[in-house]
Amino acid sequence: MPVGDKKVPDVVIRRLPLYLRSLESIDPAEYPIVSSEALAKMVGTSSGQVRKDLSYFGVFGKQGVGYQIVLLKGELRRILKLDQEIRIGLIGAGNLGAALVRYHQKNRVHQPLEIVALFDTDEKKIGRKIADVEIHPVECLQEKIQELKIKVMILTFPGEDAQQIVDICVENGVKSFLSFVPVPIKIPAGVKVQTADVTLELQSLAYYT
Amino acid sequence: MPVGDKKVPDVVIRRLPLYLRSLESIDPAEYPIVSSEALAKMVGTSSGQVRKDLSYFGVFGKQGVGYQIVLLKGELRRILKLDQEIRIGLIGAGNLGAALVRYHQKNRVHQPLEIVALFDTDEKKIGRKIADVEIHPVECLQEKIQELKIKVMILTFPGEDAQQIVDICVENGVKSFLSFVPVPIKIPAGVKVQTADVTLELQSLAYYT
DNA sequence: TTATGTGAAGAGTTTCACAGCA
DNA sequence: TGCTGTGAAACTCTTCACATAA
Repeated sequence: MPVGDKKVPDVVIRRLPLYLRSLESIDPAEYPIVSSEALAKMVGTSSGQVRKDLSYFGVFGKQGVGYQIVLLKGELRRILKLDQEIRIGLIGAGNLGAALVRYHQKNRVHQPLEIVALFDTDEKKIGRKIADVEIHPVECLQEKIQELKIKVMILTFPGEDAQQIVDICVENGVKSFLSFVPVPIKIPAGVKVQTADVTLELQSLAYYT
Repeated sequence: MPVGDKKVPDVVIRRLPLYLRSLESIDPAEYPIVSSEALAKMVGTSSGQVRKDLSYFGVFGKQGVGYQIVLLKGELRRILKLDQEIRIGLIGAGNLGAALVRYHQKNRVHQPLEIVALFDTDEKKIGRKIADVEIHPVECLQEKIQELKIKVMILTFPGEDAQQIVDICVENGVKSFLSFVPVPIKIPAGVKVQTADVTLELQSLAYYT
């Protein structure tokens, strides 16, 4: 929803949830207004960057005053599409997958991001539930994505056939991926992959040792 | 180890493990040489970027020929400090922490990155082992970091006291962090934090829905 | 002839500083 | 006067294209 159609950089999008989280930690009854300076301090950036980031989407503050917290939270949720149910799937109900589901369900609070289906190839796991979410066979991927209107997919399987599985997801309407899979993935324009490969992260952290 | 002291961008460092992984998937007996073009295809980037990235660290290829795979792998491991044991600790042996330990131990193969100690505040967990790694009380953080020469710390605890715990780590020689903790962390110059906050990732992915 | 290494151009992102409104 | 919104400057990173070496 960028104002004036200029493309919003990914880095900016990735900072918005940070702003939102900080705003949510303030009691608006006590402090109804926040300045870009104060918000910047909370997330660890500069006031200029906060203002520039927000300016991609419109004018939300009052000059000489600041931002009304309730209003700004609403705008951020709208921009991030967190004002509607977003249904998430997860492929690979192993250790990592199961932990992520439990973690997310516990920390979800009143977030509209809901994990609605898990998928696995292991027959023994089919039909079981993790944190109340059922495990389906990957053969049902297409059917379940459409039925449940899954738009975001978390990938936590070992990695073979990754491309083939991603292709099925994309064809059926999945728009973004959070991938823990240790292989590069090709996606068409308009689809987003966020890589979170723990092995790669640790290897690059070794450099700073 | 940048040639000529020019600072190497973080983005470059984060691509090096990707190059290394691709090189490791080639049998050097069959294909002893690789071109920047071929390597770029494997990791999904451009040949120019591969050459530019490598040029930060020295001259590893032969003009008109390409890169000797065995040699380049060695150089990348040396640059990333993966030619020596790197000891890793993990604070927060909950669902996510346990899953990461098991995941890492399983995928470790012959990597020199080893998780050597887990820490938790829950008394019931102290002394238990996950994937053969013992859980210690957080009170022993200082002692164990020094004793085991831990240089990288994975943070998978709920988040209160995060800053205090990180400070102890830094004071005792930890140089980099992989943080799954949903609070911003302040660190002095020379220390690196890589954030991997699943909730934030999912929230920003909602935008691309 | 081939494919690297690298300055220089281009694109993208952050910082700066100030006009303008409450 | 105080703090936002925003062009312009500064900086960073990527792409390009070509001299150069095998």
